[in-house]
Amino acid sequence: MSSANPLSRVSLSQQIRDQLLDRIIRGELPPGNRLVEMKIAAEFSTSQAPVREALRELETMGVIETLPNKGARVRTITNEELRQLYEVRAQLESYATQLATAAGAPLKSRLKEAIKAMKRAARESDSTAFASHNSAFHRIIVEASGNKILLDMWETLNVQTRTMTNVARSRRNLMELADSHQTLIDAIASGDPDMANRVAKDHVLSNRPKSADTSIKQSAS
Amino acid sequence: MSSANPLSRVSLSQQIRDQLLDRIIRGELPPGNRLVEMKIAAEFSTSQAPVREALRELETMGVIETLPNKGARVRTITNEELRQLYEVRAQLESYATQLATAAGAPLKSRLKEAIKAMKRAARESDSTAFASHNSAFHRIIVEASGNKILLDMWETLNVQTRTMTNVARSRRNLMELADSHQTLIDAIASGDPDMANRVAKDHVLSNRPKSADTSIKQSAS
DNA sequence: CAATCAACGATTATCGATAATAATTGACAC
DNA sequence: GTGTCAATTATTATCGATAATCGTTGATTG
Repeated sequence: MSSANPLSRVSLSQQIRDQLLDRIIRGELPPGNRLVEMKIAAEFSTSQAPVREALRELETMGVIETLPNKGARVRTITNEELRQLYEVRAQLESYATQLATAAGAPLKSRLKEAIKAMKRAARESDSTAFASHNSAFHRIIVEASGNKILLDMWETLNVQTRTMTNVARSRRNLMELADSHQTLIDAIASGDPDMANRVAKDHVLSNRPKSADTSIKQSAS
Repeated sequence: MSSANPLSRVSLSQQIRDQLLDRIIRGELPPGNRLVEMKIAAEFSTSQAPVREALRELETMGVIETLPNKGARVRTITNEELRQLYEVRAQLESYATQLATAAGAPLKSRLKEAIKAMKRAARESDSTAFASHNSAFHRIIVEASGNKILLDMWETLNVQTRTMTNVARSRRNLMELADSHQTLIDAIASGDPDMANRVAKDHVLSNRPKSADTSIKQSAS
């Protein structure tokens, strides 16, 4: 590792944060799981301090929760919170999709590639890979909006969504879900911002987990 | 401080984080300002570790930025980023305002109180107090949406907005700005979600700082 | 005077130790 | 068997020290 390369200057705390985050997203550390500082430190052969720093970041991201003197757990998101999360996500993604109608031609082919990857994962009944490609599909759209703040916020919601939706799905279910993304591509390609906005909102809200679907909403969506 | 009271169990790092955040918001630590760990530790009569933890949280919040081995600065938000921020904020607040049309009667009087506080600050040419009451006004609406995720995200944007808008304004300017909030109350009281949505979006976008107003937008707002 | 380099001081990142708090375990009484 | 209490262990939160990195300053050279 050359010290002239900025990429090599990744602090231990960042590495620990990223690895814990990855495990949480992949379901290896499910909600409720205890995160014990000294054990994590031993695993990473480091002292406690960088671990504490990593946990502070993860907590600020909303991925874990801690109580004073009682340590950290992977955060469990209630059904109500998940419902709220999907509603906000629908607002952000519909706006992003609306803006993405103005993006250039490469967007469409990139989205098609992402659907292919989703279908590949579906054929292999690989829910984790599917979730990853599904996220990538949506991320491409949000990136195409050109709004970095939007992307940052979307990423935050995405992480929180994925910790709670590590559920194995049938191959058929995954294939249908992959197919449902084609309507988003068509909407963006139509160049009609308002229509794209509505299609994206419908897509997000209709694809939320059942557990986030149980509350009765009072206002029109 | 009784140890039986959970409120007393506030870690040093949290206290440091909160105080630094408050100073940043009030403009006492303006964008670009250096945050030196050992100096902050000396000021708070503590060791370096809680300071580092506090800074990790502030960075994850997007309020400060650090480079490896080079320390922390209050983050400077570019004009382009501020523009993007206001656009996202417009989306979130318009949705919140739409949802708030279903809230009960106490909302309206609370909002009126917030306008009064704004006007009081305007008469005293107290820009900092004005900004605080302005934020409170909008926070009341977002809280009334009943969506906690929305509130968390809005708070994030609010903090970032306030670090970049610590500009003294004339008394007349502040009074006009305070007055402009009445249309939001009227819109919410109308009970019409769509109209409230539009009015809120217009309000946010028309009240952004000039520096966030210079880019030409391609898509229709 | 400008450029270069070495020395020094400032600061960051992590270490290992310590104090405080919480959880667990075992002994004892009823 | 249940409840209580004390001792022990586990864990968190912070301390002070140390190593590594960076920025500044002063000396030297052309």
